Amino acid sequence: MFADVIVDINNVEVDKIFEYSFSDCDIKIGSRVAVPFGQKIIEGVVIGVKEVSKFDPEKIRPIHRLLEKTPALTEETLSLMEYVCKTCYVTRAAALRLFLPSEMRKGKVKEQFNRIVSYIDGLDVNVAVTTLRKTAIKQKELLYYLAENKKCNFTVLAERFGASAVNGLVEKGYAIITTEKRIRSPYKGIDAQNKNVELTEKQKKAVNSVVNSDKSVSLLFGVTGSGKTEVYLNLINRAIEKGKSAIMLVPEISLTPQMLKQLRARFGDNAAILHSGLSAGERFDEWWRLRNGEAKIAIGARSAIFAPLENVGIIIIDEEHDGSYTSESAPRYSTVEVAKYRAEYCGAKLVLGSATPSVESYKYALDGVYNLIELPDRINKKPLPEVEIADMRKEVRRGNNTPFSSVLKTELENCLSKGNQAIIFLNQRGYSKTVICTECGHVQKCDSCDVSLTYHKEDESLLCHYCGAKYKMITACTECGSPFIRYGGTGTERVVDELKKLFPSARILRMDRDTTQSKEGHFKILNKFSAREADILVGTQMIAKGHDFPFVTLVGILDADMSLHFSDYRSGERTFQLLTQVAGRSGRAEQSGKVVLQTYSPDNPVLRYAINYDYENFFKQEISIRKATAFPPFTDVVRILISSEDDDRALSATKAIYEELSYIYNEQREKFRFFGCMKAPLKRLQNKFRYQVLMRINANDRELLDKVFISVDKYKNRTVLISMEVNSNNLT
DNA sequence: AGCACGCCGACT
DNA sequence: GTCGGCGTGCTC
Repeated sequence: MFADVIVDINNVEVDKIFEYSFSDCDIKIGSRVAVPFGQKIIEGVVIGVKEVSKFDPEKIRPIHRLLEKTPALTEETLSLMEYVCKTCYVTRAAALRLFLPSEMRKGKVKEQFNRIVSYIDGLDVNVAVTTLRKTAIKQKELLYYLAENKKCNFTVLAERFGASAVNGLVEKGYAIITTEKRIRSPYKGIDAQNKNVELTEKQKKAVNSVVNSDKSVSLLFGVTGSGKTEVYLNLINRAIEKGKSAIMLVPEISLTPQMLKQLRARFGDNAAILHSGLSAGERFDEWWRLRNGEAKIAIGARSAIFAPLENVGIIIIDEEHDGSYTSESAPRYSTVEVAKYRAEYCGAKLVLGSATPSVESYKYALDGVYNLIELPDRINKKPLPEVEIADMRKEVRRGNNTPFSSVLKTELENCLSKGNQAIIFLNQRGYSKTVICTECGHVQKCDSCDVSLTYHKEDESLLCHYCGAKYKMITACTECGSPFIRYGGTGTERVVDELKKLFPSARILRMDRDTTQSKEGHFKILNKFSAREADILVGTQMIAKGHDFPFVTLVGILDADMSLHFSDYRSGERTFQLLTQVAGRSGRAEQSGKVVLQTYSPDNPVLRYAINYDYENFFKQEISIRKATAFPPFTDVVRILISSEDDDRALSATKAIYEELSYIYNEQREKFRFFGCMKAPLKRLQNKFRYQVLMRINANDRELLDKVFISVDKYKNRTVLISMEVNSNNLT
């Protein structure tokens, strides 16, 4: 028999099918195998099995061995893999990695076993003891203990009596060690309790609408607190009762223990949780529980869309618009698009939930492609907090050069004096965004990127936020030697410093990537804040989602327009979503909340819609702009990125690609709305020079996209990297 | 990706 | 005359 194998090497030059021979009847489609490849043995996945080979029989080598008896991939996941390859323009190996827990590759984590020490049946303790040396007190104690308890975990005994005592008894044959499989189940302490909450009329209608709709995708458009979660849980329940499985996706940060608790409470061991907060072993075991059918519900962040489930009945994507659903590195798949494909493949329903749907999704819903369900009311009928705009231009004119407007200062005083809590949001970590010499104006830059370095006061370092490089903070300008240095742009660390000056007695917590590095760092900070161990929480994006803080009555948004001025067609949309979400943190319980939004462009329409929570009118404006300027969803933005450590090579490859694509452009000009070639916005990143060819073409023209990809693909080589992305979220 | 093979400049 | 750089081809 012969197998078609994809080898686990992420390189275009080996992105093809290799044939191997085998006789082991356990090797099936989807099996992971080790195969000889060149001089090495590497891992691969069987994607096809056949009787006759197409390849030169002289050269075919046998499969080295089968890695697991149960095929890791299924027909369904293999089909999904092909879909990801075709739509993201990545190698099969890169796509395959999405489907396997990373600890499974190169056998990092195996099933774990507990060592159990058991007493020998029928052994007479009193006789056995006499054969021990008088000094072996520990062994004696252990023997009596074992005689009574019969068996016990090795590590427990080793802790109590010492490992040498245990080993000593085993050597003498008075105890034996056996192994049994251990399941590392996270959140063990949480018990399942079947609390079936009675749904409101509106929630019931929403559930029925999803189930009975002739459309496979439903958009559940409901404000925060409108009870979307109950709808999700009910839908999952229905799928399970029908013997189907379910996938529930939540944004990265929303995987709080509270959320997990709720799901565990409802579904118990039937739910498996896949997320980065688990240990490698836990994740591995949770994955296998899904693969073996022991758990039928997969819960996790974006990658859980690739869960090894069969017969999926429902897929739910909560906070559908959230940025964490697109990955920062290749393959930059769109979670919603993959979910659509998967739902179609197995005839499942897909539910997208959001209070601020993405422009694309809402358009599809209005056009009737998606089934639109609205949940307009908050369950507790609380009004959304009032938003006040602070015009920072006026503040600067008045000579206020602190990060806080006078309104925000007053509101903060007010809030703190009443014993309430406040949240300050700003999307810049570190102390200052740039470090500038006051003498010569030199700005400190990263050695391997065209990026200014951010000063981090906490460890007196300069960090490149793009490549992660870390430098020591300078004491004098590296160009002219002047010791006079100015800090440009405010980050979270600096905001904390300024707050301490203004409110010396206030307890302040900071939450950003730097303070959440440690395991469960998010939860520690959020728990501390909700336990009222701090008065002010200063943070980046990540404070926008997740928790409800009943005692927060004030939210300050320091740089509301920062994200507006990115030259990106999605910046308006992202700003609207972010502001709505941050503002929603205020006034969630008894007391009504307030939001102060600081901006240099107070008349910006996006901000105006955001402060009134007016999604519909924001959408109307945004969609007409997209239409007029020919941006998605009316077109597809195609970006070909050419990068190389050698600037000349990158440039000549760019020219060649541009020329080749020009033929396509000239032939089918009616399909193009834009065609151009330029330096990438970040000319140099991680020591690579970067150029791009940008196109905007009619939406959903897969044929043209593939044609472009094929013409570009042949310019790839060892020194020049080329990637192609459609509607990427990140155009740096 | 990782390795072998082969061609050309630089140097003991 | 040899050492070693890198461009090229190949892996079932």
